[in-house]
Amino acid sequence: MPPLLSIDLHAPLPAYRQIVDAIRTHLVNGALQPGDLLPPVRRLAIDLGVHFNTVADAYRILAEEGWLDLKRRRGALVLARTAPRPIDPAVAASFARRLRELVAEVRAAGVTRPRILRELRLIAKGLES
Amino acid sequence: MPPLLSIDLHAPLPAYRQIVDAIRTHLVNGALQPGDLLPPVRRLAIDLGVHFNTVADAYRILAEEGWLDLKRRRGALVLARTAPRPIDPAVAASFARRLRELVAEVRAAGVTRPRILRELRLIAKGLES
DNA sequence: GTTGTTTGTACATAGACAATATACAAATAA
DNA sequence: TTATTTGTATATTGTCTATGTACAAACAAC
Repeated sequence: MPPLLSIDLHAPLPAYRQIVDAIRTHLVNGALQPGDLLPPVRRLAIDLGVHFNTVADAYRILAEEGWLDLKRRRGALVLARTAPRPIDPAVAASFARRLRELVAEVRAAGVTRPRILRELRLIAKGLES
Repeated sequence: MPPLLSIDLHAPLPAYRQIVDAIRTHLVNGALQPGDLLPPVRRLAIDLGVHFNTVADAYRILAEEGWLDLKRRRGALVLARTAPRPIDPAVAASFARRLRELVAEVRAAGVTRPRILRELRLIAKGLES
């Protein structure tokens, strides 16, 4: 069974942000469902090789986004988040640019066009459902 | 006429990296062609509202990637970059994940599925040519 | 009830990173 | 020869990241 997430301590993106991004993806995709409990910060921290406060920071950001309810002793509970937030205009406006920049970066790094197209279509297919 | 690039000084991504990403996108897309000259670091720095050394850092990264030739007095010249670099396996391997995380982030921020699909297809179309 | 254990929280600190200030070096034109 | 325009080098300052450590709350065991 694959681990919930893994991070790269040498990546340019800071660890706490990698944790947020990975967990948020699971939440959006439904791999993490309302009612689920995330691992305690100390446990996940050991698995990832970081300090538990780094995981706690990530959990807090996700809680502020409305995904989690944090409580001592019980842990991090995944919420229903019935009414998704109103559109964040900054994120919406920058999406196209960020997507172009990501594709440009991997093209510049030598990833072939067919491979990029394959991933783009895979994502699109998953969104259509 | 739109400016060559603009950055957001309050974004989580550091300024020098935003500059690199924006210019690299123009280079990959062909909006910047071999033989073109980029603005002097002091000029672009004023336009963006940063220190000229921040722009100089960005130019140096792009030069190391093989896109630019930097020379005093003449400025930053766009190169042909005939033989693209060998595939960077780390970038290639993480592309799918980063794409999923970007889409998850904007979905979480309220961007609608049709809009995301539109952008994905737009990019894909541009790649097919 | 008291105590111990398991959780998240708060805050201070060390280190890494980003942005700037300032001085310098090279190339070219006047 | 001198002035100007460019990129370069290095030290410094400030911000961000990750950690160390102590604390607080909730619950179970007894």
